[in-house]
Amino acid sequence: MPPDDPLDRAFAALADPTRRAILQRLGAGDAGVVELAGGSPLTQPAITKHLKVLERAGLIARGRDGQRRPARLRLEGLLPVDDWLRRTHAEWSDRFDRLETHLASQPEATTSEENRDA
Amino acid sequence: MPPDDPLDRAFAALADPTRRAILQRLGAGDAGVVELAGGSPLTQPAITKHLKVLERAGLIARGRDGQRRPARLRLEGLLPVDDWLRRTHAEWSDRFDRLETHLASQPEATTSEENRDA
DNA sequence: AGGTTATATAACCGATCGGTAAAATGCAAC
DNA sequence: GTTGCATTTTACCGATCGGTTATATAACCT
Repeated sequence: MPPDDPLDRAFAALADPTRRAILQRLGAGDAGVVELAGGSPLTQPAITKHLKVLERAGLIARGRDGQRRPARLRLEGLLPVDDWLRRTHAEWSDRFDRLETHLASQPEATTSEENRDA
Repeated sequence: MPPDDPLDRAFAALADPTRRAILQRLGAGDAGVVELAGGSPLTQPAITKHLKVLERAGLIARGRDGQRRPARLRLEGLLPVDDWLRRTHAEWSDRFDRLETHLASQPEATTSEENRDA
């Protein structure tokens, strides 16, 4: 198994609506498993599992407050996603820019292996 | 199956490095399955599957060019992700602002086992 | 000690995932 | 037509996912 880098884990963690809901809720303040399970049809172990996924993705951290283990958001956890999105956005608009420029100036082939859909 | 909205599908699609590589490669121009499989250790059916996932996520569209079926990027496919990230970012910085204000008034010692790089 | 509460783990389940090999389809050219 | 190429579909596989119930820790409080 390849490393399974943070970007993989972050995207995978965010792909689940329950997990995104947990993050959103944590935005209103740290919360323990019971509190999180309260606003959800899921059972407490399910929430614990989701928290573990979010933790491994770096999106939350668990603390210790008495017998509770409140989860809190980790801002840095979104950085890999943020970065990837920025880079990709740049590349894509690059491509679209080039396409537009190309179409505006001259309707024929440019370098080596471009697409010719006009 | 519940709705499984576009955001779910987009995040899930992006969670796979092979799929992200395909997107990046498509940034350099449309490509068919054979071309995509060429730069990968995977077989063609595997690529076809990945393309289907990307297509259902709205991140690519398939065309028709002779007997090829080239895939091309779909810029709009990233919009849901973009939106979610923007919204979440806003909410989180909100929370961190409040946290800083709070910390300024009272020091705390709750955390025990996290790796927060200053 | 015992009891209550918060959380985690274990064992299990069906569904989905990522991959394969092999067969089927589609399309072009001879 | 048949041949040849690009692509998809069809089983099939093991692994992971998202959920459950039941049980085990762990921390608090009498």
